[in-house]
Amino acid sequence: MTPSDLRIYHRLQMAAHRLQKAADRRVMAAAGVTTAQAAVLAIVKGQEGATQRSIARQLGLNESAMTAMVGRLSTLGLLVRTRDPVDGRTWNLELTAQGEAALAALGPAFGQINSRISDALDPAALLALSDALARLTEAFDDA
Amino acid sequence: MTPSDLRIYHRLQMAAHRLQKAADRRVMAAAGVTTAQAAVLAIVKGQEGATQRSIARQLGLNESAMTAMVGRLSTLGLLVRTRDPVDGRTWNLELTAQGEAALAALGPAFGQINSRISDALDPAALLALSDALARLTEAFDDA
DNA sequence: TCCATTTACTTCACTAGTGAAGTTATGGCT
DNA sequence: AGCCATAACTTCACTAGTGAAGTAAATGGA
Repeated sequence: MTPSDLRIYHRLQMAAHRLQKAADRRVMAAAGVTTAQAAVLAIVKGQEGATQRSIARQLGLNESAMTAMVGRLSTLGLLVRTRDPVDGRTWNLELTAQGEAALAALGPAFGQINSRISDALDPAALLALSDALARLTEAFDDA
Repeated sequence: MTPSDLRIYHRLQMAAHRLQKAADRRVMAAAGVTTAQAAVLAIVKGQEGATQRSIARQLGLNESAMTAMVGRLSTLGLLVRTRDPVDGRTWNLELTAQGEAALAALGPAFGQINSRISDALDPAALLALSDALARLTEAFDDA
C-alpha cells in the first residue's frame, strides 16, 4: 500500500474531522449540545412521529447508536419519549421546551461554520463539492 | 436553525461516515486492521523516527488518542515501542513483521474503494473534490 | 547549578459509533 | 385461536475520538 492509495479517502476523513471539531466547539458553546445531538433534535422537530429506527436510517446509523443517543438526549432533558399506544415496540419522541431552545440557539453557530466554508470556497466550488459528496454518499450506500 | 443550515456540513459528515464504514469492512477483512490503525501504520512505515506526538499532529488527533491507538497496535503485535535512549520521554515506534504484512495486505482493499470512487466521479470532479477538501481542511485548522 | 517551564506522554471520564446477540410486541397464516 | 417470523428496540463488548488534569524528562536562563 502506498500513501497515494489513501489520498482522497484521507482528505475526506480529515476535512470531516476538522469541521466536526470546529462545529462541535461552537455548537456546544452556543447550545450545550453536540452536532450529533443537534442532528437528531432537528429530525425530531421536523417529523412528528419519527421512530428511533427511522431517525437512524436518515442519519445512516444503526439502531443501537440511536438507543444510546436518545437516552442521552432524554437524560439531558431535551426530549421525552413515551410508548406508542398503538405499536408497543416504538417510542414517540417529542422535543421538550429545552430541546426547542437548544435547536433555536444553534443557528448562529452553524452560521459561523457556513461563512467560514464560504470564505474557503466560491459558490461554484461549493456546489460542485456538495454534488460530489452526494454522489459519493450514494455510491457507498451499502444498505 | 433550519435544516439548510446543516446542508454542506451534513453531506460531508455523511459521505465521510459511509466511506469509512465501507473501507473499514474491506480493510478489516483483508488485513485484520481498521483504517484508523492503517493510517498510523503507514506513517510509522514512512518515517523512521516518528514520535507519537508527530503522528498525532499529522493525523489531526490529540495525544491521548495516540496513546490509546499505539497501545492497541502494540497489543495486536503490529508494532513495538522502545524508549528513545536520547530523549527518555519519547518512544521509538517500529513495525513488526506482522505490521508490515498488514500494511502490504491493504492495497487491494483500498483499490476497491478507489475504483468505486472513480466510478462515481470523473477525473475532473475528483480533482475538484480533492482540492475543495484540502481547502476546507486548511480553513478549519484551529490549532 | 538550580529551578521553572515546556515537552511527551498518560490517565480519566466522557460522547459516538460498530456489530452481534438478545427481548418483547405485532401481525400474517393456517 | 395459536404460532412463527419479523420489526423495534436493548444490551454488551469493542474501537476511536475529545478535553482536562497529571507525571516525568529535558532545557533554558538567572
